[in-house]
Amino acid sequence: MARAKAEKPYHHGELREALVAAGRKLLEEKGLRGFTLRECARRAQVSHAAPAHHFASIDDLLAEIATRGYHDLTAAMTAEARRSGADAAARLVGQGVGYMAFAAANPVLFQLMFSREANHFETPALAAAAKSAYHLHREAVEAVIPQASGDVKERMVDFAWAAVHGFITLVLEGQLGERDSPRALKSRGLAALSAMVEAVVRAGGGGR
Amino acid sequence: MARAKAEKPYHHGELREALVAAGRKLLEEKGLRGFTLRECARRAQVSHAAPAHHFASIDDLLAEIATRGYHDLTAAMTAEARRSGADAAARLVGQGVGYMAFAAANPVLFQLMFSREANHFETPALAAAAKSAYHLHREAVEAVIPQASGDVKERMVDFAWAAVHGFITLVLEGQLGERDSPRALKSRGLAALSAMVEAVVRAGGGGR
DNA sequence: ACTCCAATCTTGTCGTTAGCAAGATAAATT
DNA sequence: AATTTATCTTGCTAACGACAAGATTGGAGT
Repeated sequence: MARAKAEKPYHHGELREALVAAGRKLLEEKGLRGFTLRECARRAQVSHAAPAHHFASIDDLLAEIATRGYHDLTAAMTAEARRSGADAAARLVGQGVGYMAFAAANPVLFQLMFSREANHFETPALAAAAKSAYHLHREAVEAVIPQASGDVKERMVDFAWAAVHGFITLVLEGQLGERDSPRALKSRGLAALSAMVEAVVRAGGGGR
Repeated sequence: MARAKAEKPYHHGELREALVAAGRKLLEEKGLRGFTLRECARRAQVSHAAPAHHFASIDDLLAEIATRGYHDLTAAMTAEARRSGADAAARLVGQGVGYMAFAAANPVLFQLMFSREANHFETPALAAAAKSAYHLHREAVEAVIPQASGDVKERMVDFAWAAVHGFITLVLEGQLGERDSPRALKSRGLAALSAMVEAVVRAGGGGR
């Protein structure tokens, strides 16, 4: 489809980007166990050893893909929160929707991002990207309960994240609502989000 | 250590069991990506092709290991719930503790059990074992809110599971409380459990 | 403009893996 | 006791990740 170069020159020119793009697609197609460096190279139209000049190992490529995944996740959360207006609780729900939507759209990537095995290599860039998403979440929770103590805030950040992450994880792994329609599943997800926000508000002393 | 046979006879005798045991150990040592059928065979003191007579493929062995994992998980949840007395809410917390403790003690196995990729083979035995653990959880939640509508019950089963599963998953993947002491981490986990139970009680109409 | 260097990509190799085939051994059944 | 059957072996193929050594090309410095 996208044939940028006419003849396929000796130097690819943007191999690093091409490998990341091919790798991300391959990841979703074949899963983490089916992911191979050589297949990425084939899809980028280069020899099997070419990737070595851009990624030290297969884990290195996976780390890069995961890092970009965190950037996209942060963007998805931000965008959805923005659409949710000014109310802190509504924004927290929105961010959760963005989180779940990203996971649903990129299930294997999401699995990779949150798999210690796949990202134990601990690239600084990866850690920074993950931290960025975490802070986004943290601030959204704290905005809902600004008057709560630091301790309560911390526990509610944990709790809110756990509820959102746990729900979408269980869905993606086929443990929850596998026979539901997408519509019904979304409804279940929103219910979980609502219960989460309500619990946060209550614990934060925001009961009416 | 455990040298049952003196001479290593041609026929192992209990190779299937030995492979499962070796595989489970290997899994925790090397992770899902480092898991190989041949290493299992080596540890069981047999040739690389011997496992084929007991497991059709590497996925087949993983499925068996995962199935047993679900049995152990169910046992851990049951045992902890039993220790928690008769109160439904306390039992739900206890079951959650059992769930988290099992996951913490068998992190890679837990990851395998809840990884679609690793268990998409859908063995009937695997599905049954997973369903059994699910029902245990479902009943514990419903016992806390016996007077709630079916719809609310369903949503709270989702929510409670998501909160527990999400919390321990994030911890195991190094996303949450990585620099905490085990003691502090356990405290955070208990706080999440408490918040979860309280939310369930409230949603179920059990507010005072 | 020319040269040289460094980056990029190639082919070729090694050790390892999963899965299959064909043969060896021992246990179970008849 | 003989035969069948299950179990385990060695030996292969295709594919993988990683490494080495050589080919090609873009760019920096003169």
